[in-house]
Amino acid sequence: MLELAVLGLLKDQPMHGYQLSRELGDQQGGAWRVSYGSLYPSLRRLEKQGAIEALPDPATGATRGRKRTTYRITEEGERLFFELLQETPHDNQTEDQRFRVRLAFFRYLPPETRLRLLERRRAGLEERLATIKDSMRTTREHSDDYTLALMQHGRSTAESDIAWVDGLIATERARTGAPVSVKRRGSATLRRKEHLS
Amino acid sequence: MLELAVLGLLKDQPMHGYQLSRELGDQQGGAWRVSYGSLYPSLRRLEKQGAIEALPDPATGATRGRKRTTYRITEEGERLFFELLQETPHDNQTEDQRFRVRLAFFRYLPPETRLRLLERRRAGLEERLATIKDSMRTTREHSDDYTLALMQHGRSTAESDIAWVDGLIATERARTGAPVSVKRRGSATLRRKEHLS
DNA sequence: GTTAGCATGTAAGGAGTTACATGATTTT
DNA sequence: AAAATCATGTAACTCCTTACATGCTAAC
Repeated sequence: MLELAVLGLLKDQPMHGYQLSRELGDQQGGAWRVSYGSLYPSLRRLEKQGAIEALPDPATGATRGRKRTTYRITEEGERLFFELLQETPHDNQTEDQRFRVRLAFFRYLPPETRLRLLERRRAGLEERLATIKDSMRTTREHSDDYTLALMQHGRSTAESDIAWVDGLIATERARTGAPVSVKRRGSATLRRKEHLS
Repeated sequence: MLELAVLGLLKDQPMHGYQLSRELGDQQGGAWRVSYGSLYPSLRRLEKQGAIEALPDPATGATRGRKRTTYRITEEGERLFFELLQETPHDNQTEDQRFRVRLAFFRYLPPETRLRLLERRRAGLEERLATIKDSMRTTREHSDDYTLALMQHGRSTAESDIAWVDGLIATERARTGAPVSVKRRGSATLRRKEHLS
């Protein structure tokens, strides 16, 4: 998941580790603040695989400045990116997180693939909802207030998530037929610098 | 987290591994279907620590029936349970899941502790919401539709979660003063058997 | 000149997963 | 008697975290 995020962010523009960590935190609304102990080894692995490469420092000309290493994505990295973006692991545990990361890079996918992923997500949520409803049926009478609250909240969350995904699907369908254009007006980092100046 | 769940379920009644797995799935509305490769080693560890012990098989009298091993919680296990239930790891990654597991065993905690945990949860959600809002402010102009949708959904989810927790806090406050009584009218497993008969 | 933030990294370990393997019991 | 489900377990692995360690640079 981290590798997908790194590749997706580098696809947008070259960055160094620290910056990747901040962008990722922003993108996921602080829901996933990755640790450096995870990020830097990941960058090493990706570099060894040839998915990313160190960018020469514009000042010194060396690829490994004494201070920081800026990476850019390679052709192989692009290939890997699309592979990871479409992979199907129905890991109940991290499914929500994974979907969020995927969605953040949806603009790189063709509309049909987007729709496929959205429908798959919808199905997963629907299944969860069914399980909850089933749980509520069989457990109704012998639960305490907290377990009950837990289930009701799980149910309404699942329902609202489904409604949200339905909205995304509808928007996507409306776009299909007409040529696709996802708004994209510049990069986060540059804008931020503009802000500061 | 798994150990907390196991101890909490066994506190209610003795069970074997397979049964624990199903109860846990039910309790968490299918959001966490634990794998056996994780559950059985966990039971072993807990037994070695003296937190649980194998129950003699009513048929054979042996603690290790050829078919299944039923465990019960020990005094040490009870101690461990309360320790795990109150521990504070602000692991952004699994925080939601952890809170759900905690809430499922709230009936075992005194009202003041419940309130403390609820307020802590509220603070965590509030912080997340603040991060998202901040992200939306600084990123507004240069995001694509999907990133925007992601943030808006994250925001409304956080807000509705906070409202939910507020409801739980209010209920808890209303209960305080008057003697606490959490409804609890029997066990899931027994009820299920009654159903079948 | 010292505090705060930038920037990178390593070592150890936690908490789970998948895939595999086995056999008993119940249902069709 | 075949298929489904109950029941337990191991080995290898994934993916991430915490804690620690280091040094540079900017701001006060």
